[in-house]
Amino acid sequence: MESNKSTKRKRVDEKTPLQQKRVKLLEGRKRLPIWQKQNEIRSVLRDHDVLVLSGETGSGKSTQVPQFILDQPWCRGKIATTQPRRVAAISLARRVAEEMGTPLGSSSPASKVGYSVRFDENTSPSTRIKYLTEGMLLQEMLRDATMGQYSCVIVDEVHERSVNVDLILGFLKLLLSTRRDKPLKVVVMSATADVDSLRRFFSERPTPIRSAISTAVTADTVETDGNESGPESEASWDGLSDSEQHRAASMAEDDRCSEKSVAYCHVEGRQYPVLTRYLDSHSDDIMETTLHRIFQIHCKEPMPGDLLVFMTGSDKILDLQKIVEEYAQNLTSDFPKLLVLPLFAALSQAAQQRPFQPAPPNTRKVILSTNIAETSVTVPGVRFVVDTGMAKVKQFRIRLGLDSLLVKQISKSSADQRKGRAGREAPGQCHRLYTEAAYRSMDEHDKPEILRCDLSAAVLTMKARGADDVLGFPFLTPPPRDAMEKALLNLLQLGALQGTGRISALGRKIARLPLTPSLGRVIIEAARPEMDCLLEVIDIVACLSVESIWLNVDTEEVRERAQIARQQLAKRSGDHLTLLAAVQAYAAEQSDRRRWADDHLISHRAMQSVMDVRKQLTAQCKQAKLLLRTTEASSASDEGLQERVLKCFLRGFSGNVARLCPDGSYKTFIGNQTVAIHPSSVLRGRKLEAILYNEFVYTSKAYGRNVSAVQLRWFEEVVE
DNA sequence: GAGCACTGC
Repeated sequence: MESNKSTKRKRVDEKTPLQQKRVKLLEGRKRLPIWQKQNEIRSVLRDHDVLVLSGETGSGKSTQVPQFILDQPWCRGKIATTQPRRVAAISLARRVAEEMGTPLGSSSPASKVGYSVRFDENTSPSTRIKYLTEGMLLQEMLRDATMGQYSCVIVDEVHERSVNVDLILGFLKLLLSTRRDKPLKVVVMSATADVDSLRRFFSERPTPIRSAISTAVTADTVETDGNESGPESEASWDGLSDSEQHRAASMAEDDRCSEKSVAYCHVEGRQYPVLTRYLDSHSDDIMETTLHRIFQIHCKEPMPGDLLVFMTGSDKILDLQKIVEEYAQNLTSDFPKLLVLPLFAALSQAAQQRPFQPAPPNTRKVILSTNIAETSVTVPGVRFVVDTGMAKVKQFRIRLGLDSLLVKQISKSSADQRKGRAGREAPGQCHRLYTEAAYRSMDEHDKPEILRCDLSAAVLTMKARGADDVLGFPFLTPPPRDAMEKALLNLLQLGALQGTGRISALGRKIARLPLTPSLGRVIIEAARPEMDCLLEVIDIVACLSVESIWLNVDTEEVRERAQIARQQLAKRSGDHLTLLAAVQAYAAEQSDRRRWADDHLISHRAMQSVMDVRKQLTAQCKQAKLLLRTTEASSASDEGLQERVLKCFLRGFSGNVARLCPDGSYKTFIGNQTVAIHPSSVLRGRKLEAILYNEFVYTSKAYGRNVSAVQLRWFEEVVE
């Protein structure tokens, strides 16, 4: 009692716990490297429109820069800070709210700090600082392409170069010269020193775009609805040259725009020194070398200090885990124990948490990880990094129209990022399992995603936000012209563009949906009265837009169980209707959905995201007045329904149809390429008149994934 | 009879 009273008195004399906490937080902020730069940042932004700010991790730029500029006279509106990942947006907002002593998001109408990510909008009417994912900012631009509510847009982690960040940078560049009523300031933050291209990008005068962004928000009603589809030939069409003529014509007007002033500032990171080791000569057996190095470090280096090993994929990780564990059993008892922990995105949530838990006494953790540990998560306790120098990279091949996942050498900046993971808490070591010459020969940076992917979605994103002349869009790295033309033709074929190249009313509807243009087109098709299968198609599309719902099965015994469980759900027509059956059964399960998922060897996590997407799509379709029925048809085995559902998919994926040839192989209608049914399909090994597939992937050979049987006459009906 | 690096609306 007595001691309680005395502490109470003490607190009254000094500060309340809340105030004490804020003082402590402020002390922490003052120790951040960026704190010293706050006056410079404020003054530079008074005089310039754009600030390029480079700084390594730990400089505090993501949390402090918005706070530094919040009370500036030019900053009357909101400040947006974009992040590539949802977790980062949420945790940064939480941190900044704490530092400012304001409640977070919608918890109070007075809250000044909030965040916005998919499925979770947490803001208040008083929100001034908003952290949001790049995708969310682009989504907001559908309502207001001028970003009118913001005085400042901070684009963080630009060095990661997602397609979305490239689009945002392009839009911001255009807005800097077109938004005159409410001035806009832009802060571009990047970890790497490759800031020259960013500075040049914002300094150069933009090539004017046909329809200015500020007048972009055209009403959907202006255009006629329907399936306007332009010429289907491969030849060039009017839209392109038209836009280019216009571009030339509006050059003169743009001469009046002043060039934008761009400032640059660098802030040091907080990083301990990391000793780098290379191989003397190239290793032919990287698994062997990795294994050897792990034990070398473990036996020579003192505790504590965990090991983080960067590898290419889950297969190699699980292989190496087995071998390391076998060898570790032979260690004599005078060495610490080894705990091997795999880390990759496909692991269950629980398994992904294990590297974050402290190791038992006298035990060293060895985390075998994919690129997930390079940017997405930070594993504590790591002092040794082993870098194999390789990663799996997705590459879209324009000519073939397919994705391939290839093991490739990483870039210098990726290697440096991996190295940095050893010096977060103490001095560390980075063991590069390649030669120093190999390091020097690496590309400086990874190829930006916009050079590696199908551009259909990006092109539709631009057009739906008023950037009509996509070939004239200001890209930090312009994609090749043939990739752009391929995307334009694909959108034209989907009916998302008119023959002139302008976006159609249908295209605007597709652009609002959080889906690829093809999947969006399927949704629109399903809402047509004669199709009448929107709810069913939403279920299937939701599955196709998330990670696979089928769990990986690695042992023989589990594989048999999985086959029996999946046979119960399997539909003869193929994977699309099988997915529908799975979602309907999961949704009907009232008592224990997790157990149902486990019993059917279906990923519960994936099913939860399916349900989230399903809810979001249903709500959006209602809003767009697309929904026709409120209850699903009774059964997925209704043949008329099956036919209608598959016809909808044909409309969105008409390029992904192959027919059976006399030699037993399948050949695509367009391009006459051989495609095999993916072994994960319920149709594997079957011979059918024709197949439709959602994804064309190249691994050991060309596979179609998510396959259904279709009839040739349907194809003719749908594609005309 | 094969595989799925990682994000995001």
